[in-house]
Amino acid sequence: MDAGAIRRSLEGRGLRCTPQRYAVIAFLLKQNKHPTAAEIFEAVNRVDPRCSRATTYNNLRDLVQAGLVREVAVEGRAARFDATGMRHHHFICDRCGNVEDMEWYEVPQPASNSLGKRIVRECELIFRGLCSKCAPRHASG
Amino acid sequence: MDAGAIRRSLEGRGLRCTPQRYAVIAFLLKQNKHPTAAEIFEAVNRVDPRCSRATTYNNLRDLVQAGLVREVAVEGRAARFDATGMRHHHFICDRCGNVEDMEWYEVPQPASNSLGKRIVRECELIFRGLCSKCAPRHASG
DNA sequence: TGTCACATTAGATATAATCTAAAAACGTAT
DNA sequence: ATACGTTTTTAGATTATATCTAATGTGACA
Repeated sequence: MDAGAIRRSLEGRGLRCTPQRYAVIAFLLKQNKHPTAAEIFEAVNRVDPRCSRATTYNNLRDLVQAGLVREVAVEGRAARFDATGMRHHHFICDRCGNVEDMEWYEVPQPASNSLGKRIVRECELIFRGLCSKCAPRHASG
Repeated sequence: MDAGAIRRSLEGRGLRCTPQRYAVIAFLLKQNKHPTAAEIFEAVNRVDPRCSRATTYNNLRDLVQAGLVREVAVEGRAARFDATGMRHHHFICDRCGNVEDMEWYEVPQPASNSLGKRIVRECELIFRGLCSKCAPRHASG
């Protein structure tokens, strides 16, 4: 995704392409792991000190609302953010909390629409275990 | 699940059946929705003021570690806890953050074990949308 | 260039959860 | 029953994460 495409996808959703906002999403698009807000702030702010903590959080919120970024909550840890365009599932490491992508595949919907009055968006599949960094540290695998 | 069964399942995992610990898991077992730690603390503490905040959190941590309770992280909100014995999936309301159970059904594993060095436990399916309380408030459904 | 809505900022604040060190409760051996 | 070591609990401080506030800046466009 080049600069023009990023600009267009922001403006197509009513978001101005400010330097700060651009920096946040461009940084996210470069990642293959999914950083926390604090990590994003640190990285973006190091390159361009104009981007404050509040702006980082504001922009992440806006980008999530606009559907350009996915937020992944992790128990007892900071949320992770993910700007990957392609559909995918997620893997969360029990030990370090890192979130990684898993290849996407179709998941059957619930049989009876026991959902009743609810409006359901899409379902996510979350795998759990130990990532390649953490697995070796465990004695018995 | 009666008191004896609770006691046995605690002690079977090396956890003493203290009044506080018992109160936490017994309260959770009664719920059909999944309360936050703060809600659990409030409810348990109201009945028995001996149970402090730290104890509630400690016990929730221990119960999760022992596999008797599931923790569900929700973006931007407090985690929810779930002591249901039966397998199930989860539904999270985008608006109020409430977590509800969805009927369980088998989900296919990823085709290629692209997991590589990772050790995978089990996968969870999370549905999103608006719960029956929140859905009506939305104009266009 | 003036205007106005959108964005950004630093720092304060809120919320969620954990830590600390001391005291209490429990199980066991005596 | 009593003493002892371990587990558990406690109140309050502390950390971690995220949001809020009110002032300031920015850019598109008339």
